Amino acid sequence: MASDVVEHGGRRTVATISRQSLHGEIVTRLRDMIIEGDLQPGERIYENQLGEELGVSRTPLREALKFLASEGLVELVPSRGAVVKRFSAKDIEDMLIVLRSLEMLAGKIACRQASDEEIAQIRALHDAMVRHYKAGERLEYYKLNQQIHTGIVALANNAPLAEVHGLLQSRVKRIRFIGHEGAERWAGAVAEHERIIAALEQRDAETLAQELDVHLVNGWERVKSVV
Amino acid sequence: MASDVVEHGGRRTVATISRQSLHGEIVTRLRDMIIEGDLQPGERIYENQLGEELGVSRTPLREALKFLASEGLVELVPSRGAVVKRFSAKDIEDMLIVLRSLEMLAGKIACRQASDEEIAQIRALHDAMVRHYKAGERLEYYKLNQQIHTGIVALANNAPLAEVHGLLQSRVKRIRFIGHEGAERWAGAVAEHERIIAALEQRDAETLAQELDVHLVNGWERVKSVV
DNA sequence: CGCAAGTATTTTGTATACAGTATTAAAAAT
DNA sequence: ATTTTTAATACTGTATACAAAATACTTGCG
Repeated sequence: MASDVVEHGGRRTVATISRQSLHGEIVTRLRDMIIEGDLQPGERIYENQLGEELGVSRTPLREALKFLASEGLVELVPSRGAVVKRFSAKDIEDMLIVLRSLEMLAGKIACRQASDEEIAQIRALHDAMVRHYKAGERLEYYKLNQQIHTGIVALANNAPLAEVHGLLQSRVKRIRFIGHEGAERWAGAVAEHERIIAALEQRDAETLAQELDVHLVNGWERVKSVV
Repeated sequence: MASDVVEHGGRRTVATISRQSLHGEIVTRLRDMIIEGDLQPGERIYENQLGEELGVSRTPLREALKFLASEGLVELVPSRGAVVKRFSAKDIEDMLIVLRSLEMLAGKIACRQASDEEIAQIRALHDAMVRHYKAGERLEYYKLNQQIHTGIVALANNAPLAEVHGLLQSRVKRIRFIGHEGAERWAGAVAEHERIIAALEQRDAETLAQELDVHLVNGWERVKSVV
């Protein structure tokens, strides 16, 4: 991946291939920092400091913060700037309730209109996930887990649905990220996933919805201790 | 979206008169302009021009645009600025599918845990709406209609649910705004509302969900001609 | 008259500067 | 010693300035 070095505004910056604007890159960067715990909930964001850290001026950084505020990852307090949003246990539970509903909806639609090939792709993700599970590779397992859920939602071919799902998922990501490390309840989750995929393959909408239901209820149980 | 009550060092303080920051005001202003058709879908936004029109400099305007971009009302094209997002018929239909699902979820929860008083407030809104309907006051009717739907969602006492619902609702607002003017199918909508409120008062979750279901499916029928 | 190339102008993207507001520290008073 | 007042500092909010990219325009040529 070749990256050009360009002179801009007196500051040497490395431009990536993607022509994304600077504030766009900062958005994804900050999102990652929040999810990975680099920026902790409740922590106040000092624009000067963070900007210097990232090597950008305040203007694009502020724009990125506005974007993240709308996403709900950051809170904007008037005259006092941005604070990384802290979610209460109820918040998380409420988000999971909505996520559950959205995934059930997506699942039902998917049973109707997903192609066999698309379903096979989900199956492939699942099988890969199981392999990582057996190998004890937590991070890979976690990532594929997310991908499967996102993938099922994508099967519904409903952009706003996927978007809203992604929005909420990004908020609980951090919690799930911590949560999946502690508890040794993968086995149950994997079994649930197996049943979910099976229902999807048989295009059994009702069963799929129900399996997703229990999976996400259990998901809250698995995670509730860490919030 | 800033709340009046902010958490500060453990003490709960009530913020003084919402002296919203400038970009915050611009956000709401632009949102209104988009909904009211002042800024039309597909229209490119020239920062200088619009800024001058609003009497603000480009900096807070740009911040507002980033915020709206995250909301999905505006699209950010790299190196070419912001464009008012244009939604396809499928987009709108997809949004209504999600809105329907969300409202049904909210309705079910509301039947369980809303207080009698809260339900009475929804009833009051409904009665007021019917009065405006009979008086032929379309704008007032329209506004109360929205309030009722938002109100039912609020009964679920689930902030993320309300937020996500509001997000999608704001996107279809423009369409509904146009849609309700043309068609003379209020009568059906009002009758559906009546049944919705009745089911809510009886805390009959299943019936309520079903009534919301048909109401929103019909809503799409009422509106689909104008997209 | 049409078209292409090059130039001018507009517009966005980013940085910097300055003003206003909150926060902290220090000093004064009770 | 504790509280109040006041000054210093730091940070945010907004405006302006400048560079890069895109768009519009003009001119030269066929």
